[in-house]
Amino acid sequence: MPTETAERDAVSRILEAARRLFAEQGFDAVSMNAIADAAEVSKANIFHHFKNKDELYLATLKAACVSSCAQIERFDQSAGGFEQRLARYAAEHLQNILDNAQVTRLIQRDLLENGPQRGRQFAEQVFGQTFARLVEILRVGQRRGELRQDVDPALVALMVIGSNLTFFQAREVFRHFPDVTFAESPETYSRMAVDIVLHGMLPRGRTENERD
Amino acid sequence: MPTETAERDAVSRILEAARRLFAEQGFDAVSMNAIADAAEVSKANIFHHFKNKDELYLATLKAACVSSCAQIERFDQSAGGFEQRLARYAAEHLQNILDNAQVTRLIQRDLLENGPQRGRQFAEQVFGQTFARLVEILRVGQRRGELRQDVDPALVALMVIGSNLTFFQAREVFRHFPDVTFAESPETYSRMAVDIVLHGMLPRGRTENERD
DNA sequence: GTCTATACAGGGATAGAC
DNA sequence: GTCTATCCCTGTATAGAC
Repeated sequence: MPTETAERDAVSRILEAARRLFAEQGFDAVSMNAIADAAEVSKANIFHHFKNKDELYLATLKAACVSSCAQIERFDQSAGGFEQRLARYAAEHLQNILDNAQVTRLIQRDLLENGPQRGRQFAEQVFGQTFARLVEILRVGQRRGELRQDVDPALVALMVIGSNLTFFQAREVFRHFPDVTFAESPETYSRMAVDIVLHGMLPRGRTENERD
Repeated sequence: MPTETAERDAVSRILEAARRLFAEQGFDAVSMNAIADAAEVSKANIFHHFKNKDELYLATLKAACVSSCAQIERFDQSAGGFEQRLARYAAEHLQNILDNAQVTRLIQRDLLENGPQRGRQFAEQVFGQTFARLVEILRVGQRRGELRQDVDPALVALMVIGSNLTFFQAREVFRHFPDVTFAESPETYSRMAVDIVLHGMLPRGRTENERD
């Protein structure tokens, strides 16, 4: 009588279906009917486990975030010099974003739609720890003289993360720019972007020598 | 009998109301009723001018893009050295994004939802020229030896624009990070970010000297 | 061109049996 | 916990008068 395929409990099936559909289509475009069908559960059953559509959505976001952050957390302290460690972190981070494209999109979408309120929630409950840790790593490097004394570690952290988000987000656009050669190679992009953040785009030593 | 306020034609009132509402709430969340109310026009009238909701939405996007790009086009060639010019461009660009927050959000949202197809349209019809021009400026600077020979101008262009988009997009989140001090000051952010892209975060001359 | 009125579909949520 | 059946509302779109 019961179907052959792995059934698990209804709740996890619902959450998984909801995550996929919300990420693909956004909050409004996904109906409870669609989720029920995808999860192979009756609609009423969803309402039994989740008070309403919003509660299900929040639960979905929450679950998605912890899994995403867990992957980031694996990065802690690794071997190598400062430059190598940062480059490796950036590359891993970008890969993580691309691997979890659905979740990334879901979060971006939610942020775009719910602005201020969600911003605070995300900052406090989700990204806060990870960001603070990255800043702390940079601060330690700064104390050791491994980066300039007059840069803001928080800004550097944001630029590393932000450049990765930019790649993910704008890729579909700059993929069609004739000048852009790195659209198909996240590794190349990450390497070049970190190089800029590390060394800048000016000729080396230029700022200390004369101009011509 | 006619109202005192500037009436203009129904079409432009509809487009303006639609732009505002779509930007604020997204495609699905905005009903034709709401647009009709905001534009002070009957719902049926909207359907008279636009075949359906999608057509109205596309018309809205198109109108928003040309006005946005027109402002960017004002930047062409300005006085000053390479570093100053780039810094000024970045600051203006960020200001432009913040001034046209609604349009920016609308485009981001659309890109997020319609991915590949829109990406191509945007690349070819909207951002292509502007991006190509920025790259060309950088290339000229590179030929003059004003920036490193081994950096990709397209990547630099993307990092300048991308760091501004990151500010706009992630602001509501990092505003609540205790480490971040620049959330309320786009000018400060722009200045610091351009500084990193120009000079890098490593101690000056470090890469050419010994390590300790 | 613009309105009122209305048809029609789909979505969120509940009741109550099993 | 899970289902079937149903209620009510909102939203898109159209018909037809002015």
